[in-house]
Amino acid sequence: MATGREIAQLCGVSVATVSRVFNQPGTVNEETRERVLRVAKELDYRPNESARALSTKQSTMIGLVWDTDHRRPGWRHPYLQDLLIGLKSALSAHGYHLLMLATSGDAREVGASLADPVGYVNMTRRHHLGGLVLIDSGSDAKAFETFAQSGVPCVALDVAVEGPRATYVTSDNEGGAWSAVRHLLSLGHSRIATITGPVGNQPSRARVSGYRRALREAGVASRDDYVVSGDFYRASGTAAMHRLLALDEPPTAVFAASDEMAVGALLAARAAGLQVPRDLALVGFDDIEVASVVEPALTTVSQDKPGFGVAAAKAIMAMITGAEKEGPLVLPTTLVVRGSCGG
Amino acid sequence: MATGREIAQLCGVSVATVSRVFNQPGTVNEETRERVLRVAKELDYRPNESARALSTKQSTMIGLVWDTDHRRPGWRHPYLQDLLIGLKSALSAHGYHLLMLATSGDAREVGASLADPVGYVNMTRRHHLGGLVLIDSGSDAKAFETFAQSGVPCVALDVAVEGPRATYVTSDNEGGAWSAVRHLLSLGHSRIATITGPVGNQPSRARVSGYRRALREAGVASRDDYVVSGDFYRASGTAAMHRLLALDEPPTAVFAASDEMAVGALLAARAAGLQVPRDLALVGFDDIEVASVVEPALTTVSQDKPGFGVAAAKAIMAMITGAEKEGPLVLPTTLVVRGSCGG
DNA sequence: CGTTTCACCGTAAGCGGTTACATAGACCCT
DNA sequence: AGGGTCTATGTAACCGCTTACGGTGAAACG
Repeated sequence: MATGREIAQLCGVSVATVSRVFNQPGTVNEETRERVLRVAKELDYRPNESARALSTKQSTMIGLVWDTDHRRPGWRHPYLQDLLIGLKSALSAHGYHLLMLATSGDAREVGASLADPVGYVNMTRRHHLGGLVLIDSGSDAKAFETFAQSGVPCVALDVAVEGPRATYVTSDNEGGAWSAVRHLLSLGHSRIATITGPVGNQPSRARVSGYRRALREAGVASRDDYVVSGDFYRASGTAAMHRLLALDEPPTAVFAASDEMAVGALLAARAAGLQVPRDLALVGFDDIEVASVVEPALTTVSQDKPGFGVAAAKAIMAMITGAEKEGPLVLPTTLVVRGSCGG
Repeated sequence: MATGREIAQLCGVSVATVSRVFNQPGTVNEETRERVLRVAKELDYRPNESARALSTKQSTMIGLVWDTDHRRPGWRHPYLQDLLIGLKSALSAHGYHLLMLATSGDAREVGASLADPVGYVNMTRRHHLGGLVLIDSGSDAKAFETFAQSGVPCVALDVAVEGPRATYVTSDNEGGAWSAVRHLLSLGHSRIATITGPVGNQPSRARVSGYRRALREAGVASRDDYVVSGDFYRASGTAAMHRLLALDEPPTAVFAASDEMAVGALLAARAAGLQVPRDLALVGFDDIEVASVVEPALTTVSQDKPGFGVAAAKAIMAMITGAEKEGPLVLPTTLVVRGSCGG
């Protein structure tokens, strides 16, 4: 790798001029600029990122805090890959890279996790990261506050945090749930139950709200026994479904707050001798891949998966470059009608 | 963030001593060492990574080359998430982070992709990365050679590259396929077809070999019309199945080289009025999530998904720290018997 | 007791950039 | 002609850390 000094020597200028050519063009004479540029291209010059970061206190990396939760080893993000694709490509449009942070390795901070976000904030400073993208690990929402307060620009996914330099992006969970339940109502159902996500989870709560609002607007009374909680995992969907089927007046339709749980519910219904959608209508949420494979294919609420990453990248870049902070971003959802509701 | 100099002043020593405490303990007096350590802990000192990297020409990051192929936007890695989990946690055990490289953003290297790995190698040097992990993008296997020749320590996943500082990790694709076909043979099938992956793909070829060997060992003649090629995607599985069913003597069992294609084949068989496994036995490969959800659940060859990441991390770390290069790592596969083969 | 050895530590020179400040012409003005 | 601007560039300090080199004093040696 050629250094700035080499270029300077070959061009008969000082290193300062070389640096200026790249950082403050316009302040350097047209002719010498071209000369420097030409030599730089010949030598395939690339400024050393470590040196640049050290000097400017700004690297071209943003950190990804993705806690692969030890307490819940089976936890899989519903669409991590699409999210990463969106995030990566949007960031690279700005010349930024994504650094997947891991604190656990450093002996001095063993045990650091989302429960101790300080480690991540330290990493941010050590590497001069431009900011942090926080992926909801499903638990520790309170830990996110620490990030928000740290002064580090950060954008959380699916967790509502606010701070001077913190914002978040989430789907329109309330609206998505609403449209799902609307769909069920429009098909003539009135005994509509829901299987919720974890109680502490914000998207989960929003989905319950949407469920409730749709019912209320339709003049259908809410029944507490029709709201049974799960944890987004498939098994909890199965368990919840069993509980619902054991009711005196079982629901004729179920809105599950995740596709995984919907699949679980589907299996439970099938095991109970019910046929979907004839005996039970089912709607999920997420539009993960299995949704389209299962039989019958799942009607579900689809999120803009790559859009998540893109929005996060945009929000981060806005905080880094501009002084203006973006407000929370809420991505629209769309109802994907497949076979699991009949009609 | 406290700097080394501050610590030095508070301790009444020079910055060199502070540095030595962390990098060459043993060369510094017990008492002063403890003093430095204590002050460092009080100030929550963390060495600046940029400065350290600049000085040592070694960062604590390794790069991830994951080309989200533009030509095949729908391509999804069969188990990216598990792979990342394994990779990340194994790397962090060594204090390393994962940098997701993106060259496309840099205006000077627009169009850089796997077809032009030079951009990635440059990134490696600019950031003083310890090495590169290459995820098979499904195409450009030849581009991997460039990486291998670059002198940068790198480990490829599922692509056999060799070089002075390059190695790879892959599953025992041949053996996995062999065991899948063995399973079908043991159930009494003899008309066993296979739906292969892309012809240029190495795991795909290995799976075909395993298929052929199992047949040969059982004394069953190979039939060319029983080997139909797909591209790992679901649709190609459907298309391939249609072709197989149109044969004069259709197979009674099919080994698909990917679960996605197996699902596609399943749909095609179902559409043709066949019942699986009664009329057709089906085995897949990968053991992705849908495999267990589909009806009947798919018998498939399971890969050690997190093990992939762990092995890659181990290989990279071995190249960075030791002089010794690891040989190629071949991870064992296991046959997961579910419902799609009957028996 | 003079000299070597050794453990310990400070000095200073990098690493490769960025940038405040100084300088040197060129140009324009009165 | 002298003074003021403006442009283009060089000088040098600095970012924070690592490390080769040299120096110091005490212990060990002859």
